[in-house]
Amino acid sequence: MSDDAMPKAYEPAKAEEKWYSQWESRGYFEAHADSQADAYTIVIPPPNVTGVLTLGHVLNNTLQDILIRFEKMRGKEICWVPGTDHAGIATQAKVEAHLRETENLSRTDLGREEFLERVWQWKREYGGTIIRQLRRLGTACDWRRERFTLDEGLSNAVQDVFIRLYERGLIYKGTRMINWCPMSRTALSDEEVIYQTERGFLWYMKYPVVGGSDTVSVATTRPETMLGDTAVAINPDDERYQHLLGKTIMLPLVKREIPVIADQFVDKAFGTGIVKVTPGHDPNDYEMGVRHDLEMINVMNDDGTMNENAGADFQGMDRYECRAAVVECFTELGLLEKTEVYEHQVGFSERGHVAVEPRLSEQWFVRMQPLAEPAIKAVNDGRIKFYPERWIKTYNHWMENIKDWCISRQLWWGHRIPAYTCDGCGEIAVSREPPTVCAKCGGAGLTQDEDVLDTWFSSWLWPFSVFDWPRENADLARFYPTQTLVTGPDIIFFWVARMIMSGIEFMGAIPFSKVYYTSIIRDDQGRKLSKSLNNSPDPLNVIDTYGADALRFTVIYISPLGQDIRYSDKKCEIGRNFANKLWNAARFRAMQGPITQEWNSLSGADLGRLRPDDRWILARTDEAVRSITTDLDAFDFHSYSISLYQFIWNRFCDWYVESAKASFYGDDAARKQTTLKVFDFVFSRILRLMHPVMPFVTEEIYHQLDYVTTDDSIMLTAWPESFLETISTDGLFDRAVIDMVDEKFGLISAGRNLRGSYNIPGGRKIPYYIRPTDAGFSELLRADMDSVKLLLNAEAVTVDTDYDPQGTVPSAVEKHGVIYMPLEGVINIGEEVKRLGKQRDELCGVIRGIAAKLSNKKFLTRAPPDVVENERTRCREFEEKMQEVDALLAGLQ
RNA sequence: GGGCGUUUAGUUCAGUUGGUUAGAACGCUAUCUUCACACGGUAGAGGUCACUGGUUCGAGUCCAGUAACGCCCACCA
Repeated sequence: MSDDAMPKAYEPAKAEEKWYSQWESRGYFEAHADSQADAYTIVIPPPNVTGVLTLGHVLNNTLQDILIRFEKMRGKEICWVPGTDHAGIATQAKVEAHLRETENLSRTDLGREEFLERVWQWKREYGGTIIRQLRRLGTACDWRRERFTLDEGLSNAVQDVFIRLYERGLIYKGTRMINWCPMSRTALSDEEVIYQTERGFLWYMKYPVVGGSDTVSVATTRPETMLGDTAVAINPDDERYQHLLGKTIMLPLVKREIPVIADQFVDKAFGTGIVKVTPGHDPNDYEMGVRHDLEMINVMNDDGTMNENAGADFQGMDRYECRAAVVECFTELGLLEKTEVYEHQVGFSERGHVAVEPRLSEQWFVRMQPLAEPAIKAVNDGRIKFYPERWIKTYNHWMENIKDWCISRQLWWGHRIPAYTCDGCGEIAVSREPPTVCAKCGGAGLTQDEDVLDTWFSSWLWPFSVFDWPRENADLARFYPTQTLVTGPDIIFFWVARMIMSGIEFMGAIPFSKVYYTSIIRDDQGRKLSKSLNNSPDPLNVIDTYGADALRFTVIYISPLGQDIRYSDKKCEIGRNFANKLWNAARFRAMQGPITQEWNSLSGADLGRLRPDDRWILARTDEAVRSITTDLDAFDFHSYSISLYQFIWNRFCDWYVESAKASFYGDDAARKQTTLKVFDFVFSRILRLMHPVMPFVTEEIYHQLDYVTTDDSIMLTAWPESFLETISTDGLFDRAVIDMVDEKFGLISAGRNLRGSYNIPGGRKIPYYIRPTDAGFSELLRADMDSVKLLLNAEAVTVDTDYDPQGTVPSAVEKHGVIYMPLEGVINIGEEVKRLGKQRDELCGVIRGIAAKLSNKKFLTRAPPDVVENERTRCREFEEKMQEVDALLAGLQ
């Protein structure tokens, strides 16, 4: 391939488009149940069907893609199932808003069927967005398997599960105090309520006691609910108020006579110690109402306005408007005792963004406790592992205090509840097909429940519903249970915990064995990403600007383990620059000619020609292979990316590539061939290690360098394995030699530092002398002499164990030797004293520290012998170095 | 009111079971367009590891407490 086939800078756009379509069209993402390989399955956390790709998705899906590609290269039959969620409330709200804006219509104007048709239309039009965007990111999803939670198959699963649970007595219908969203006009589960601290008021209102002129004072944050009060309560042990027991109160404004009751719930110390009781609008009051058989009055409509029970003066008002009106009335009547500023927690609807209203209504519930017990066990006995582990506590806390799950929603967009009520006798029948006659009374009229199910009631079946459960089939048998789940810790309750419960309940097996919880992405000031702050970057723009690989690498690289991520677009330069660095290493390789025969193996003849630098890079590559594999197995993605970055940039490019130039530019053809072979052997492995996180650029380079034929793909190559032991057993890669090469590089850096200290331009070729202090090092230097010369940009490098500079010469001391820069007329005694003096100070400090240890009898007796021995060795080495420095200092005149 | 997390260089973060001179990236300084790469090279400056006490021969690392910031859960009106 010619030089001009590879531009100077990597251009992501073309490569991304080309390779993604090839991967997909060649079926590399497809999972086949009849394959012999072990299955590795991930089901995508289905994004909202109307959603667009966010950075959160980028992180989440990059992590999954890394695992999928890694496991594919390890020979697994990968199966990554993509799909979307119908997101009941969110989607319905979006379409309703759209209808209002464009046609000034409400959903009731259209009617159920017509409205649903509009939502499906909306879904067809906008629903594909996030799926298209995921492809730009490079995700290796099996798109043939794409699922939607309202698909026929998944709907069957939902229906089936509802019926099974109903028949087992785990689903029931009941009137309870639930969270009501007045915006969406539906019930919510406890998890869909978000508590926020609000600065409100505590109003002290006086209620007249019947039969006299006394009043009692009650404190409330919600005066409007007083219209529904049906009692006033005190603590039974409160001596201050015993005289009130048996009396009644005349409720102002509504003129209702209500009793005074005694209940343990009342806190004597809070407020006045007397509580107004509104069983229809407060969960605690409801409990009290049940205990004392109080009347429950609902004073509000489903949209948060006051109804006829609130009285003519207030009916039709919004709840907040009414609050102000009630306060005003009390003020006018002289019944408002005082107002205090009060900070408290108010529950808001997750989707509706308005305060939820506790509301008494008839809903469907799932009895969760029986389902929770085996699920708690599965996590706590380690069959399901959490990464990071600490989320187990959160999981346990919720599971051990689990409440029944309110699953009915007063929406239209979702799975209709398969329950039918007899018009005649009211008997409820739950069945897949509408019953023709009532089983109890034989009546013919049955009406289906109007409600739909909570979105999560389909999501919790996702790991098996995507494989067409309950229909038995090969895919289900092969790909369930899945292996890994990658998701955010914010949906542990909504989704993770419930999937574990449903998997055990319906499949008899846990749905996944490992759960990796991703970090939360914030902006670079640590704020949450949000539309209103306008700090939410568009990943597609980032991909256009920097490339998909750059974005993928960057989010992984900047993700601290289990902590929040601080992101800014500019940080994608890290990934872009890294891809470019890799690209240019490849470009450099391409310039040296085509790949050699059998580039992917090293034979005996090659081994005989290896120079120390070759052995060094091979040993370091082997290390990288092992540590990177360990990182990925442990889900330590941050360490994975750091290892890649440092290995490729600081070891391979900075040292090996530069060293190899001596061979490439030299005239020893056999040696050049060996260097090329080592280069290809190492570089091809680097590319494979990197492929999971940067799939496009690695594929492009793999082809540019002909590491695969044009029909093949890096995706189909094997994950690198440790190779050192299989190619050599004769001490060629002994630790001591490899470490000594690092020290050689240290000496070269010291030599370059000398050049800098004397402002010798990097381009000027100058002589260096090296006086090694041991024979092994001397030999090592000579073996790679031409590369040492190149790396120092030296005119000549003379290795001489007896070197004695005539007069004073700039010099530096390293572990195995001293490097000199004998330049005519270039010596600055002050500069030398300063530099060597600084080194001397550092050595002094270290030696002092070691000496202190070694003179400590307790250290000698109590520390392990190998630690003591190690300290002795270090002490000797530093003292030798010190002597060299001292000798040089003494020579300075 | 409970629980969890964080605190290491100007900034963002590494630092595995306690044991080399606490690392990296970005930023900064100097220098270099030498034929892979200025999305680059080379060299350099920069840290009493939040605080207090304890365990230990030895603590950034373990324990206890304090402070600041952040998150989650919880029915005191």
